[in-house]
Amino acid sequence: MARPQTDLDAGRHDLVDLTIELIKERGSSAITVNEIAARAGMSPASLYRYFDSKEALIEAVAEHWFAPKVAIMEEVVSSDLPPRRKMFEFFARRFALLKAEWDADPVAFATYVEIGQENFEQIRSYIDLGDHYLAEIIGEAMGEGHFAGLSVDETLSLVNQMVNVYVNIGAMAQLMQRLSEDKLARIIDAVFDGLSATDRGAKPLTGLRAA
Amino acid sequence: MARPQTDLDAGRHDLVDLTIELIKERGSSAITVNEIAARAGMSPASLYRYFDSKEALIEAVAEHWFAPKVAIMEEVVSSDLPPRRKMFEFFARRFALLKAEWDADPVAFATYVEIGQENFEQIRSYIDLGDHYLAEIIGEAMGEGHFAGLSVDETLSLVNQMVNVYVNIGAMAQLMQRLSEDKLARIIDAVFDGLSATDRGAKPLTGLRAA
Amino acid sequence: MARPQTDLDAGRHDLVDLTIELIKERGSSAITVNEIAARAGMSPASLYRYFDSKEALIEAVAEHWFAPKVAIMEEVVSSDLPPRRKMFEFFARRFALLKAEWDADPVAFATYVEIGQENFEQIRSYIDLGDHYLAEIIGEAMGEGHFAGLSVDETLSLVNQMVNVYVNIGAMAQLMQRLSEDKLARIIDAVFDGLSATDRGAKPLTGLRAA
Amino acid sequence: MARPQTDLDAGRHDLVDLTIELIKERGSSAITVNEIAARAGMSPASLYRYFDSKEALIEAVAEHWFAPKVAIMEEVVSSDLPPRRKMFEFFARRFALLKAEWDADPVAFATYVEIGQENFEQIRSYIDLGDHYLAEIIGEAMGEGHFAGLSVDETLSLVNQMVNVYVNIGAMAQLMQRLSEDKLARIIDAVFDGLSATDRGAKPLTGLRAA
DNA sequence: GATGAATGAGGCTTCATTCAT
DNA sequence: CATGAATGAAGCCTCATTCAT
Repeated sequence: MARPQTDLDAGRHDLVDLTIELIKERGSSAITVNEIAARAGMSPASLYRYFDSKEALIEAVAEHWFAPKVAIMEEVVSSDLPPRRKMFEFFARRFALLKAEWDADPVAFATYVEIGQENFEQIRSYIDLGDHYLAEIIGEAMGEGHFAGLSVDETLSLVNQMVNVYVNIGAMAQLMQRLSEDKLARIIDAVFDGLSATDRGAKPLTGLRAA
Repeated sequence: MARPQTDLDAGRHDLVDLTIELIKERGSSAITVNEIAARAGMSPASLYRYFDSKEALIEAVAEHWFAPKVAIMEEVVSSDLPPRRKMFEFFARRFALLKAEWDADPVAFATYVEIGQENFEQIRSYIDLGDHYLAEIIGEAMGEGHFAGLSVDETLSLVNQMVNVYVNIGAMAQLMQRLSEDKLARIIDAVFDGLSATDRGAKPLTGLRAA
Repeated sequence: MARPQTDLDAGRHDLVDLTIELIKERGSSAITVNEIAARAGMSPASLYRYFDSKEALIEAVAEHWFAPKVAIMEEVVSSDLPPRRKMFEFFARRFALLKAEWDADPVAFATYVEIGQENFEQIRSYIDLGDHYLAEIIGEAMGEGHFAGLSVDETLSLVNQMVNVYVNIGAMAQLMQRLSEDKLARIIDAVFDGLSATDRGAKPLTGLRAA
Repeated sequence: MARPQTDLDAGRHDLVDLTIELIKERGSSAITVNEIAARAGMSPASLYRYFDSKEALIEAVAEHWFAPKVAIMEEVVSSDLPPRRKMFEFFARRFALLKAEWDADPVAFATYVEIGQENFEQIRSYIDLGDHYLAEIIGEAMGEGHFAGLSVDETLSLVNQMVNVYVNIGAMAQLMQRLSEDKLARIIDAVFDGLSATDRGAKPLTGLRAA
């Protein structure tokens, strides 16, 4: 509970908030250090007391933005919902949050997408964490007989692809208006009911995989 | 059918080609007008006779890049494959082309993604066209009894979402290494076998939609 | 005899000259790109058409400054003076030139020293060339029986050290007022008359090397 | 012998020490006032109570650095070695110290050279002192018949020039790897055996001075 | 006295765009 | 018509120094 550099931390926090405000107003990551500093009522030089570079500030903004999404993932995974529901919630709750943000300010959302693209490492760890958790859920589902004949990795890859649009913020930004929890539910059902290595009895010859 | 500005058109075409070359060599949109002009053997000032701005040139590049993908869509839709196969090919052939481009030059590919993001209207018409064609295919499939209880629009939206990662070049660029026609086939199978408004007999109560 | 980019070359030349003027007036390498551009009557941006960076401009200045010294070395080495005289002239003529420059403008001279220090690679090749030529002269002297018992490299090293102050512009700048061709002549004589591995007969026991 | 500003003096001393530490760690005078203050555990503003400017601090560092070299000179001069040996030691002991410093940390050494160049007056008094002592030694040597026909000043100047590379830290830094006490000994021998106004019997006509 | 925080002035560099020739 | 040359506006960043507390 030591409190080192409380000032710096506070300043950093303020700057992140201000930057977010600016993003919401101006959109696009064409935000300059001078603008941010002006908005914060300080000189550009002063800003560098809080962050070593523009990049460091932007990273902090990204971190700030991802934090609640990570929290949601953890919350869902550690719950004791049945696998199908858990997978649904795993995506649905994050989607709900992201959609709310998009509804509130599509331009700001687009800017976060841009920032994400420019700070790819930032996003990478977020993706990896998501994969890790999703693999757990898939494991649980397999324990109940789902995804017969598929490995965890294969299933992980396929699920990720089928719901990508509910995870990848870049894709989301483009399609948000057509996305809904309802549709996500259908997709998850299709995942659980339509995904397996063996084509189900009813239509063995029509499956593309039968060829 | 008069031909007033043949010269201008030819010049535009050449400039687009040269810009594409530059993209392949240098990657990223860190391409400057001066560079393009130098490569074209003309002065930067002259370039502005062909395009009003750098932006206009880049738009033309994007248009050029999308053309063959549009051609593929048209070709598949007008073929007389059965619906499931037709839908598969509808995505698979474009994917094959895009993957080939990515394999040949991931950096150039990333640049096109960037360009796409910066010229969103450009992409919009491409997406709309894809939707139009996909709706046709879905109609044919419904004629054979698929997607019971779902409207064309609902189905369109769901399919688009499930295969988004094979369509959205931004998402593709991030996941290309894990994508394959094989997995796409599984997803299309899941679409045809797992997507309907009524939960299939076996697990009526487990479906999320049953809630 | 092709004449490519005559304009650029001319511009570069002018900029080098102007920079030299500035050096003469203002001293110290605290010269800024803005200053040079202002003096040249162009914008800082324009200066970058001629040189890729400030560093490149400064390098050109250094090169310009060393050129006549290199010419002198070549001239002397290819002459057919006897070795002792040749070695003397090898240093003396360069010294005369440098001293003239120092007399004309000590501050500018000091600035060149600074520039040299900051662009060490620049100087390195100049030093290496000097060593190469000096080794030739030493070889000729050995052919006449001088430097008995010493290798070319040993002699080269010793001579370089004894006349360093007539070669190293940094050392020269500090001592210029006490340097003269007359003293250089005495040093060269001492080199030829006092330098050998065997202590000469007259004072065998007093030599430090006898211990 | 009043002691008014003991505190200030102590603080100055500490700051000098800390600055030296920093030089050893970070090399080059790219040291900022803020860094020094931080290392000293004081605010940059406080540092200005001890030194009026960054320059004043650096001057103090230079002074501190030269002190032991001065001590060596005094020690040798007041010894009762014979002149040739005394002159050798006069240069050799300082060289040994400087070489040791260079071996221990060439980067720090280079920084001192830089500092010296920037604070030339600092160096000037050191040089003058060295000249004073060397003149004494030359006087003793003359008392034993050396340097016939040359005045003390002439000889002083010549000796200084021939051994400059063992005295001038800027020159030393560039050539350190080729310097050795052995070579210095040879040079001093050449000074004592080869330096005089009258060309010695053997080669009266070959001497440059004969012309 | 001591200082934490702030900054003015300046450094180098880039590039889409224009205009006199 | 074509262009070579020029640049305004802007970008990020650094650091010795000061001043209100």
